[in-house]
Amino acid sequence: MNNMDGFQRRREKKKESIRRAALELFSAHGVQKVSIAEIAEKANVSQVTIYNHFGSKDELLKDVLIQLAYKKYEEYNEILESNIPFPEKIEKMVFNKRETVKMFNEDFLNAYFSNDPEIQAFTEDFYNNTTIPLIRKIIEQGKKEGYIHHDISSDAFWFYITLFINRPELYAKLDKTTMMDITTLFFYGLLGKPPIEKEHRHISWGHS
Amino acid sequence: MNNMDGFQRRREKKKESIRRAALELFSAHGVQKVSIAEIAEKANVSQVTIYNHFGSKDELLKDVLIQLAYKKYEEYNEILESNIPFPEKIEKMVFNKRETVKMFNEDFLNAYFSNDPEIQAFTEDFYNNTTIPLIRKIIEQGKKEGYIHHDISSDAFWFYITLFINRPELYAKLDKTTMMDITTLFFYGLLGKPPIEKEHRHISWGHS
Amino acid sequence: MNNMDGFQRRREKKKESIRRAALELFSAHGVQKVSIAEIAEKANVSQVTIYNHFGSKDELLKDVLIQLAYKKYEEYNEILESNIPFPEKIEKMVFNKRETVKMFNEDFLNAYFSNDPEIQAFTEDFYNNTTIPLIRKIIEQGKKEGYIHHDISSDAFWFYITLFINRPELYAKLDKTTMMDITTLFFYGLLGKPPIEKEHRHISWGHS
Amino acid sequence: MNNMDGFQRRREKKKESIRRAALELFSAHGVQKVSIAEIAEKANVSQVTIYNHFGSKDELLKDVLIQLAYKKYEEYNEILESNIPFPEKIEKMVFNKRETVKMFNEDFLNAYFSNDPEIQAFTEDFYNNTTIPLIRKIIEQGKKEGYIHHDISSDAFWFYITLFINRPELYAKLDKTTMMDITTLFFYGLLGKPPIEKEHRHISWGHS
DNA sequence: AATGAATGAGGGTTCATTCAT
DNA sequence: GATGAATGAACCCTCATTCAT
Repeated sequence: MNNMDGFQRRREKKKESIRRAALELFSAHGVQKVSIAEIAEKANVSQVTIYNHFGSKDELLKDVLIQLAYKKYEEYNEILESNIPFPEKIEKMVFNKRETVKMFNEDFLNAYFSNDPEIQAFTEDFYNNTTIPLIRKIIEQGKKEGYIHHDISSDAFWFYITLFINRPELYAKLDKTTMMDITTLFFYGLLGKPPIEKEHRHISWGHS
Repeated sequence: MNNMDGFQRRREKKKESIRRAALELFSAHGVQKVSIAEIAEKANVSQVTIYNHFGSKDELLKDVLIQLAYKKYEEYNEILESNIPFPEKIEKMVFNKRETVKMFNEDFLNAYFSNDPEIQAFTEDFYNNTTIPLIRKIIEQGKKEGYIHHDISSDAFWFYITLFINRPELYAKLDKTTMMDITTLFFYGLLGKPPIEKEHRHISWGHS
Repeated sequence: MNNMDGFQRRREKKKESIRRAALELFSAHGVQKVSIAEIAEKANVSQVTIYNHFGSKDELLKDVLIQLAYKKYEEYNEILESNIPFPEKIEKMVFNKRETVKMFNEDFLNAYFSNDPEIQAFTEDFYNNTTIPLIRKIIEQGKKEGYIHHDISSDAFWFYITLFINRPELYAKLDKTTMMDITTLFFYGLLGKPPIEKEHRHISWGHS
Repeated sequence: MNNMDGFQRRREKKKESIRRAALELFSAHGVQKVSIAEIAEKANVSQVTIYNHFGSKDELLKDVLIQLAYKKYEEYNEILESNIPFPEKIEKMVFNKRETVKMFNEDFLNAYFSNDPEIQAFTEDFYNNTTIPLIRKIIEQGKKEGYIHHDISSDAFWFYITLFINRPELYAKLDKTTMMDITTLFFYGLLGKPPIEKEHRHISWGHS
C-alpha cells in the first residue's frame, strides 16, 4: 500500500514536471514551435517517457490544458469567495499578473483541436458546469452590490471580461498610470466618468 | 519604357497574388502550419518563384505584414476623415467585420520575430510616424466632440481600443443583442449607464 | 522438492502462455509487426517477464519455432504410424487445416535469421535427424504400397510435398470442388487421369 | 517539346531506379526490414526524392507491385504467344528463374494492405481483366493440345500453377536432376508415370 | 524570370531493451 | 521472480531552401 503510494506519487511527480515544462514552453513559444525533445530536456526525462505518460504531443497538450482549466477555475472561485470588495475581486481576476495563459483561449483551442471529440466534450462540459456557474455567481454578486448594470446580459458580460482577462503579458509592459487608466476604462468605458481621486479609487467607489 | 512597365506590372501582380495567398493561409491556419508549398499552389506559382520574389518565408511574412499595416492604416484614416458621427467612426474601426487579421498583433509579431532588427525598426517607425498620429487625431476629435473623457492618456486609449479591435472572428459568433451590449460596455464600461433606447442608440448619444 | 516442482510447473506454464501468445500473433501479423508489448499484453505478463524467460525477441522467436518444429514432427509421425490408407495419410499431412504456420518455412527462417549459427545448427540437425528420417519413412511406405513412383528422389518428393504443405490459409478460401481438384492434381499432375468418381475418390485409388 | 521529353525521360528514369532499388531490397529482406534510407542510398537519391516521387513508403510499394504485375503479365503473355510446344511454355512460365517476386503474392498483399481500397480495386480489376483471360488462354491451349485434363476447373488449375510459380529462390538451390523430378511431378503428380527417357523429356511428350 | 527536381535538418513516434523497485 | 518506469536508436515523414535547366 505504502509502496503503491510511493509509485503513484513518483509517477504523478514526473507527470507534473513534464506538464510544467510543457506549459512553460508552450506559453513562451507556442505549441508548434516547441518540440517534444525540448520538453523532454526541460523536464529532465527522455522523449519516450513523455510518450509513455501522455501518448502523444497532442494528448500532452490536452492534458496540460485541462489541468490548467481546473486550476484557473479554482483561482477565480477562491477570489470570488474571498472577503474583499467586489471591484477589487474583478480587478484581481482580470488584471492579475498570474502565469501566462496565452494558449488557453477558445480561439486557440478551436484552431488546434478543430474536431477532436474529447476536447469538445470537455470544453462543453467545463463551460456548462464550471464556467457558467462561476459567471453567474460573479454577475449576481456584482448586480446585488450595484457594480454591474442590471441590463447587461451574462453573455455580453463574459465576453467583455474575456477581452481583458488573461492578457498578463500585455499588462506587464504598461506603466502604473496607464494601468490605472485601463482599469478605469474597464469600469466606466470611453465615456464614463473617472473617479475624482485616482489614488483612492477603491474608496470612492460605492453603491452608485 | 512601356515594355518595362509591362514587366513591372506583371511582376507586381504576381507578387501581389503571392501576398494575398500567403495572407489568407496565414490568417486561416497560422503562420507555422502553412508551408511554402501550399502558398505556391494557392498562388499558382512554383515555390522557387516565391523565393525569387521574397527571399524566404520570413521575408514573405514580413512583407505581408508591412503591406497589411499600411492598408489597415489607410482604412482607419479614411474612416476618420469621413463625415459620420464620431461614435459611429469608432464603431466602424473597432467592430467592423473586415478581413481576419488574427496574425497581426504585437503578441504575434513579438513571438515570431523576437529579435529581428528589421521588423523592430519598422514597428518602431510605423508606430511613431503612423499609429501615434492616427491615435492623436482620433483622441483629439473624440475629446473635442465630448466623446472621450479628457483625463484618459492616449496610451491607455490605444491599449483599450486594441483589446476590441481586430477580433472579427470573435464577433462573428455573437448574436445582435449581445453585440450591442458589447458596444455599450465598450463606451460606458461595466458601471456606465447604457443608452435608454437600445434600438436608437446612435441618436441618444450626445454630449453627456 | 514438491515445492520446486510447483515452481517449475508455474514457470513452465507462464513460458508456455508467452509462447502461445507469440505464436498466434506472429502467425497472424508477421514477426516484425508484432511488438513485445503486444505479446506481453496478450500473455498477461509484463514485458520484462518475457525478457527474463527468453532473453530477447529473437530468442523468443527461435524458441517458438523450435517448439513448433517438434510439435509438427510429432503430428506427422503420428499420422504416419496410424492405421489409415497411404493416400489419406498424405492428404492429412498436406491438406490438413491445422493451425497456421505461415512463418514456419525455410524462406522465412533464412530471411529472418540469415546467419544465426544457433538456428543454422538446429535447422541442420533437425533436418538430418528428424525431417529426413520422416521423409524416408513416408517414401518407403508410399513406394512399397505403390503410391509413389519409384524413380522419384526423396529430395524431389520432399520439395514437392513442401509446396503443398503448410498452406492452410490458402486452402481455407477454396470451395470443396476446387479442393478436390487440387488433391487430384497433387496426386496425378496436370496430365494425370483424374479418378472416375470424384465422390469416392479414396476407394477408386489403387495400385495403378 | 523536346525539352519536356527530356524532363519526362529523366524523371521516369529516376523513378525507375528507385523502383528497381526498392524491388530488390523488398524482395531480399522483406518490406518492413527495408528502410526508406536504404532504398534512397541504393538508388543514389535522397530520401526526400522518394517522397517527392511516390508520396510514402506504402505508395512506393504499391507502385512497385503494380508495375511488377504488368511486367509479369507481359512476360507470361509473350511466352504464351510464342511458337514453342505447350509443355515448354508451361515450364518457362513456372520454373523460369526470373527475378524474385517473393513479395508478389496474394498472401502478402492481403496481409500488408488489408483494407487499402486502391490496392483492392487494382487487384480485382487486374485479376478480372488480365489474369483470368490469361489463364483461360493457357487452359484452352493446353486442353486443345491434350496437355491438360479436361475435367480440371480453371480455378484449380490456377491455384496449382500458383504453388509452383514465383518460387525462383527455391528452385535456385536444387540440382538439375531434382529440378527435373519436380517438373515431372508437376506434370504427372505423385502417382503419374514419369517419362521413359528423362534426357529427352520434351521430345517424348506428345499428345498422350 | 520561372520551374521541376533535389536535399539537409529536424520532428513526432515506435520499439526492443534495461533500470530500479 | 515480476513489474512499472525509463531509454537510445531508428524510422517515416515534412519543410524551408537550393540546384540545374
